[in-house]
Amino acid sequence: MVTGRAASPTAHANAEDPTVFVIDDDASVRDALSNLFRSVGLRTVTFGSAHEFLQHKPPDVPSCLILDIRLPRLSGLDFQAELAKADIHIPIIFMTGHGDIPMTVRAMKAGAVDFLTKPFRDQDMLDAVTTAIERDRNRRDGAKVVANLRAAFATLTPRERQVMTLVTAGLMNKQVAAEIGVAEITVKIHRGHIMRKMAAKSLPDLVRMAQILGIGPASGRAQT
Amino acid sequence: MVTGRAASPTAHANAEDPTVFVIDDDASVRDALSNLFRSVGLRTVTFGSAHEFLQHKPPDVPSCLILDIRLPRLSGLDFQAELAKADIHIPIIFMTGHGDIPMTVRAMKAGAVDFLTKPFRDQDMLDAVTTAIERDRNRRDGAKVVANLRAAFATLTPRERQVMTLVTAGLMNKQVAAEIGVAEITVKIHRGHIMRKMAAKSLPDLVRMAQILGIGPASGRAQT
DNA sequence: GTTGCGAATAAACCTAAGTATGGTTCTCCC
DNA sequence: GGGAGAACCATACTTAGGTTTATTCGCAAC
Repeated sequence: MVTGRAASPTAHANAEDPTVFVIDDDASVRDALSNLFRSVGLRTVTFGSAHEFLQHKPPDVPSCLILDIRLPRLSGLDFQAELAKADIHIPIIFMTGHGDIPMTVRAMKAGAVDFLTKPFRDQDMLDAVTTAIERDRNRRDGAKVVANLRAAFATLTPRERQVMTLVTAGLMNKQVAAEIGVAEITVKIHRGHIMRKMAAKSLPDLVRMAQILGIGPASGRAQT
Repeated sequence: MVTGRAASPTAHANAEDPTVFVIDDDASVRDALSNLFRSVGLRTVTFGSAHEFLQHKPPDVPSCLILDIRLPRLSGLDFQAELAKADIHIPIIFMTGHGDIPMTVRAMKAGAVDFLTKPFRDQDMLDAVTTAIERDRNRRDGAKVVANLRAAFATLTPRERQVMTLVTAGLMNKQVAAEIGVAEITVKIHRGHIMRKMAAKSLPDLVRMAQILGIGPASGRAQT
């Protein structure tokens, strides 16, 4: 079920609005949350089970997931672990009627945004959702930058990748040339190709790209 | 009270061994934890109150803090908040006999490593301590790098700082010169001074330092 | 009031980087 | 077997980067 802006006659469901996903087997809980989120203009999609959620193709917008710890077949915690394993990093807000502290710790350690005990105040839920959406927005922005860089990096030839690594590590052209056993002029040509393909405006720019791509000395400490 | 390696006749209390701090008003708890940690060779210092802990000058080694949620005067959570406010970032492991979920959530959101309910298994505590010490070690390593860079950066004159910012942003010497209204040769001189003072081996090296120092375009995105 | 330092500059000089233009040798693929 | 692209190299030229030596100015500390 979809509510929120998409349900209003004036708004489009364009992939711009943040979306809240709710999984709960209790229809009255789903409706109550839908109403709550709709009241603040948030697009909302509800599911009766984790399985249904997985069927659904997630839209490419900032979103979060609201999950009861006690789900029909799978526990909320196990579902959280499964999503992580499947490399799905949607921020999760847990709800529970009778949770305990170890559950809470496990959920929070695994990155949950919040863990609300029923009954909770509407405002607490809205605050958690705001935080979660914001977190997802940041994560998406970062992931997009990385994806674009990876795509550009993928267009480099093996030799160009090698040269980029050495150049961004701080070696001079002649050192790079000696390292890989070619003439300095060849390195210069590779370098030109690299700058064009990576769309780097300057060497510092390329260095920052390499940082983000995790190229070079292990984790990227300074003091090269 | 100090136990662990320092208490053994063969070891020095040199600032090398990780240290566990315990704050609990119950002496039997303190002793039990001391024994536990000593059994695995961890240096341990115990306190009866948060106040006592603050009196104590923390050694410069990876460490963590074990805290009962219910402290004599101050709640463990409030103490955690105070430490954060005082810019003390020691990882905290909470213990509690009768905590609740909101407390747990608050503690974990504030960065606690773990939140153990009494009675807990020794192994759970040891695992948490291992994680906490490791986390502190990483934090310290990172902080040290930043501190060194900041110290070097502080030796730069205002002009040099300005030039470093523009150069690491990717501007050519002539552009920097135009930007700040000096001759290109002057920029080159400043640049040389910068490289020496910062102990940068190459421009990419300097760029990475600037990244760590948070110099330049806001938070340091690529695509300059 | 002179000594020291930051800042700016100039001339001379050298090295590094970058860009053609032109050419060779592979290999892979159609 | 011919085209595409990768890798390589050379010559020639231009621009950018960097050091050394020396000079000037202002300001603050001694």
